[in-house]
Amino acid sequence: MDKMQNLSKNQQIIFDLIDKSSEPMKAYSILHNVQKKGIKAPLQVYRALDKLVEIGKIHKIESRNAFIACHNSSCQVSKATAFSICEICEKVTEISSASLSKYLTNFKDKDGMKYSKYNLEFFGLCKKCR
Amino acid sequence: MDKMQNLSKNQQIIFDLIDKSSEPMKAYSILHNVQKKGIKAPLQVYRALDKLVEIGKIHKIESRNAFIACHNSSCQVSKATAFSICEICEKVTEISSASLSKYLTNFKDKDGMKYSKYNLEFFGLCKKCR
DNA sequence: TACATAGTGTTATATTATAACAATTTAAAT
DNA sequence: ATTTAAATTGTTATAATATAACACTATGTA
Ligand SMILES: [Zn+2]
Ligand SMILES: [Zn+2]
Ligand SMILES: [Zn+2]
Ligand SMILES: [Zn+2]
Repeated sequence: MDKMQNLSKNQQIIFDLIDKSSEPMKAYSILHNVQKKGIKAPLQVYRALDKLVEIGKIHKIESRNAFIACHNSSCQVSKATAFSICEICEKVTEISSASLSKYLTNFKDKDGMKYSKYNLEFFGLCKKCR
Repeated sequence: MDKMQNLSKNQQIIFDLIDKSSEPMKAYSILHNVQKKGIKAPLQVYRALDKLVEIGKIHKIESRNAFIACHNSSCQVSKATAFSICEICEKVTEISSASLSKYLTNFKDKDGMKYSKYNLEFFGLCKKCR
């Protein structure tokens, strides 16, 4: 489950598309964009997305049901993710803050429990939209 | 948009159901449970859910497409939410940690931007499942 | 009263995601 | 090289989640 592993044909096609996109992409939008490459069914898209998320090449933006490529070399397997989301233009940026990830990775709840994974989504207005 | 406002008939029915549930409830499960009370269509459920989220009586667990009642008196309008989610039994608990909310509310990204809202989901194993 | 806002009921439809089954490719393991 | 297991693909059908559009009713308030 290493980020550097070779991708399969469908995984590569779908990753390339998401990676080139300047905005989060939704599954059926991805499907429309790769039909000319021979990927015809939703399941082919979802399977590639599942794998790409698993190995940390992309992340799912849960509040938007959309996917972005990871550009944060330190986040290997989508176990500790944080994003900022503009509520007007829907621009999404992955946050890579060492102090934030340290704080959350070490966070213990009141029972002293630590967690193996987290996902954080911040909402506000981006620079352009303010 | 105050948590203390009176709820409409459908909102009250649906809130009561979610509030009594020990686990997050999904929209169509809610629908099945309130059909005997005269709520027959998905849209009736989704409208009530939207309103209840807006006023902070319930929260949506984004990674699960499910809803839980808020039991955190300090969280008025679902603007700063944190949950722990057990990956085995799917138990969800709302985290109310003053230091966590303080840290996240004051978090600024590298451009110095602060955000108006956040949602954080932690994943791990609950006490029972360890 | 008149008006505005919020809520309801209903049908239809859009969007997101998975089940089930068969075949093929890839990468070890012997 | 041959066997075996794991991963990937292709395909059809269907499940699960969510919204559009329209007509009507209730509620509060000026
Ligand atoms: Zn990343
Ligand atoms: Zn923006
Ligand atoms: Zn709450
Ligand atoms: Zn558990």
